[in-house]
Amino acid sequence: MEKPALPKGTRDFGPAEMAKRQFILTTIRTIFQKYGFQPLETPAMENLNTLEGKYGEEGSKLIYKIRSNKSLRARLSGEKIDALNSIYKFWLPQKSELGLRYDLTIPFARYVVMNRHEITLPFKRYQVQPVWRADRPQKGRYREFYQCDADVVGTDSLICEAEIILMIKEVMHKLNINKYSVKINHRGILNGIAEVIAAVGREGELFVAIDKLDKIGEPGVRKELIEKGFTSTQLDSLFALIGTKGNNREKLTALKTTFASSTTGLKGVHELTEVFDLLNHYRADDNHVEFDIALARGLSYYTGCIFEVKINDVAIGSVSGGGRYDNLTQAFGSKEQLSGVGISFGIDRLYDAMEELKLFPKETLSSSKVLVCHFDEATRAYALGLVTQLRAAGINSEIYPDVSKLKKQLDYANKKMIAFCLVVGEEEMKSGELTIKNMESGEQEKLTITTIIHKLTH
RNA sequence: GUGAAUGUAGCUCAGUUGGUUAGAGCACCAGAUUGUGGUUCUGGGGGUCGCGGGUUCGAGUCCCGUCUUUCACCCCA
Repeated sequence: MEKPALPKGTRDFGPAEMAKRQFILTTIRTIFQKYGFQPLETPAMENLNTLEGKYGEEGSKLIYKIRSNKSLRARLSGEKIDALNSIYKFWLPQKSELGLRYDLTIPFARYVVMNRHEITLPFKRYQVQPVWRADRPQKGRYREFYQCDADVVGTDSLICEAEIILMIKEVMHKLNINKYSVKINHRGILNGIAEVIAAVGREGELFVAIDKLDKIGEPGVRKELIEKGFTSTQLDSLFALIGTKGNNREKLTALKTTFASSTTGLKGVHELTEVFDLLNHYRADDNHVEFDIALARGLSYYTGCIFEVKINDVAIGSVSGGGRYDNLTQAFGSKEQLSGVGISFGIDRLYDAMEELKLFPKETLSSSKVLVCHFDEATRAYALGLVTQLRAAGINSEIYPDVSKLKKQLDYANKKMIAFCLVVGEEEMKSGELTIKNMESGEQEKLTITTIIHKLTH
């Protein structure tokens, strides 16, 4: 007998994990809906050409490809395939036509292009589904994980950016995460930097390196860029720029003069300034929001604001990221230029961080509110009617299915963190005065089912 | 994809320079208590030492391979 195992980088989620995961998911969903986003789901698999060429060179390697067995079988009999496979394993045309979803943004763009006629712009959708990456797993990095995306397409308004920040703040607040920062930057600012330090055309290398600033520090970034052939004059002006001091507003003001000759740099400054202005109009503050000149983010399709959310005191990557992309739908042949902006939460990382910081509320774990206990077949039969009444009143309840000792039933309630036990014996059955026991305090009293229901629902 | 560590009961870990029948705590099950749990006491079940090969009279311990998990790089949620 073979021992069962999970594929590398995948996990099962038992009831305890699911309770916590759903706490995160419903929190995020509720907030997305509150801001006017509507749900969308797309298939786990896409045609490979939908996925290919969208995630850069590194990303392409990480797409899970699904081999089509049909095309081979159509041509050869099973026997021949086996024979050929054993000899020419690598030569057979292993036609790969499908791939697993790598993120939720590209499938969304595909959906928008395919359904353009029935979509009213601006279109706001959210999507909560697993994605797959053929990456090597490590802490906070899995091969199958969930993303929660909210995107708006069809408007350039920076109100969207501001609302993204508001949603992030609200999600973090509802999840009891207090120590975190929403980093924000703008591709225009990054491009402006490239212009100012005379590195136009080499933005890729430059951005990848400076994105690592908080990880490897200035010396590390310098070293990497020197190796790539940047001059120390360029690097000096680069770090003078990145090292701009002050709060968000002060940094923006300082950059305005730096970018006097860079239109793209100025555009970045103006847009970020407007985002901060909008936050004020929403009567929100910019606590936790940090304009980070060195924030770059990998995905090459971003063109405007970019976001990233990090939780303090946990050694886990970012729990959320996003930004504005101006021409995503053009990759699918759309002539119309649609601008989009979105945010993605990685709930697996949120989970890991919250677990580490012990932020899950206790109630998350309990399932039923009431366990109905009994002593024999007669009381059990009578108790069934009580369960129905409890459930009809909207109280999550269950009955212990076997006739067994009360001790065992109370034990069960303890393990499932059920708050109340309704004990139904012969006496209770006759009088209709039922024993309700509070499992935390140990107190118990005798009440009728109607008063019990009243107490539990008010 | 590159480099490096790890693996002993459900969990956390002991296991002496290779030497009899591999241990502990927690968890689990049963009883003390045939209508009262989360405390206590008593007893019990559970391990092909990740898997496969090798060295040896003898391997949990040494060697090789493989898988898993983890860490760094790469990249990212």
